[in-house]
Parts: sequence; C-alpha cells; structure tokens
Amino acid sequence: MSKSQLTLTPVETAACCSPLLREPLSTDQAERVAPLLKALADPVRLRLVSIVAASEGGEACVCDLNDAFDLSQPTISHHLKVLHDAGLLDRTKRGVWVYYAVRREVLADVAALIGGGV
Amino acid sequence: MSKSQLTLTPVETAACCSPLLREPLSTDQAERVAPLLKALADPVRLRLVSIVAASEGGEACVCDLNDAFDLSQPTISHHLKVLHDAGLLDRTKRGVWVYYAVRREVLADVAALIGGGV
DNA sequence: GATCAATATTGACAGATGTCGATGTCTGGT
DNA sequence: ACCAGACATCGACATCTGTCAATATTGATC
Repeated sequence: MSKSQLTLTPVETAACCSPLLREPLSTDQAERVAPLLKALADPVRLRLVSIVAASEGGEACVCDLNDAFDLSQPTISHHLKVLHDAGLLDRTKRGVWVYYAVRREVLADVAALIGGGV
Repeated sequence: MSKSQLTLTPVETAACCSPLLREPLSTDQAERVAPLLKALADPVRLRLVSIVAASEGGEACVCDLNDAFDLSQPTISHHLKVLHDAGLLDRTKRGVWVYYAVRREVLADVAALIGGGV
C-alpha cells in the first residue's frame, strides 16, 4: 500500500477545489484525516519532516536528527514513531542506522485536501 | 491584517515546491505553523471548517453548526473559538446570531507550505 | 561471545485538551 | 422592565501528549 490513506475518490482528487472547502466532510473522513494533521501539528515534528525532506537523498538517519535538536534521544525517537505510525515517514534500517524518508504523496494529499485549489 | 500569519517570504511563496519539503524549517517558522495545524487536527474542527465553507454564502451561524453534531453547545463553541483564535475562521455577529466564515487564504497558505507543488 | 554504539521501549510526570453542566452576557421582542 | 433565546465563559474531570531518565534491543567489531 504505497498510496495515501486518505482514499479520496477520483472525483475528489480531480476537482478544482479542496474537498474540505467544497462539501461537508463526513465523520469518517474527518476521523481519517485528523490523525495525519495531528502528527504534523507539532513544531518538533514539522522540523523533523522538513529536515528529512531536505536531506541528501531525501532521507536522514536518526543520529543526524538527534543533533538538530536540543531534546533527548528518546524524545526524538518518539516523534519519529508518531510520524511513522501516521504514515508520513518511511523507515529503513541499514546496519546500525535507521533512515527516515518523507512520504511526499501523503503530504501532498493532505495539502490537497486542506487547501487544494482554493 | 487580512493576510495569513505564516509570513512566507516571496521566495518561499514563489518557489515550485513547498518550503516544508525544500529546506529545513526554522524553529520560529515551525512554531508559527504548528498552532494552525493543531487547530485543524481534530475531527470535529475539520468538519466544522468544511461545513462552514460549504454553507450558503460561505458562512454559517452557530445554531446550524450545533445541530450538525452530537455535542453540547459549549463544546462546539469551544471548537469554534479554537479555530477563530488560530485565525482560520472569521467571526461576525448579526443580531442574536454569530456567523463564522473560513479564511481561505490562511488554509491555502497552510496547504502550500505542507505540500506545495510536490 | 563480550563490548560498544545506535535506536527503541518503558515508566513516570507535568501540562495540555476535549467534554460536559452550570452560569453569565448579550439582543430582540413583549 | 422583563423575558427568552443565542452564544460564550467557567469549573471540573478524564484522557492524551511531550518530555525525560533508565533500560532493553539490535548489529558491528574485536
């Protein structure tokens, strides 16, 4: 399953304007989208995503991420887990290191839903 | 101040890709964006925004919004306050009724920052 | 296989968040 | 003036969240 979890219908994705602004979201839809936004809705996690995305090869290892913050290693690990569980980051283990990469399609879907083509 | 609070630089807004994915967000930027996402990151508030946006004239009065949920009136009032405080909803009092309207530019800015032109 | 370095997991704790019932504050009509 | 209705605020509560120190796990190396 490499596509996003938002499961927009073709009509929704093709429409000119964001679904959010065009018609009332169903309770189900809202409950599927909210966790993604919740995962993003933290300064540390926003920076994590952006640092990972801007890294060489589109991925970054945890050791580098730890150095970018004034937070404990477990805390960074926790935030990465939240982002990964939400489906926003991919996780790859290579040797002792773990690399995270941004799932851009998911982010794009969220963006499309929020502000699509306003 | 009718523009969004994200205060993207011209370079950022003009770029092809979302700032979030192009370069590491500064701590300051992250702390300005996170509250907006936080305000959106709730199923009830997502539905509130979408119901308001999809309403006649782009605005809805609280009485209608109350009816759309199985929640107490104070709870809806609370969520509307969160959205309004975040700058996502405009508030207008007409007579006894209060009308909320979506600030689409703000939503568009958030969307552009998150998934811009990916 | 003992050790070390990189991540993850656990447990604990303070503070934030969603919800409600009760109450307050307007505003229009009687 | 009073009342009724629309909305906001307050106080309380349970739950969730971000953070850390301590500990576990995993993989490379000697």
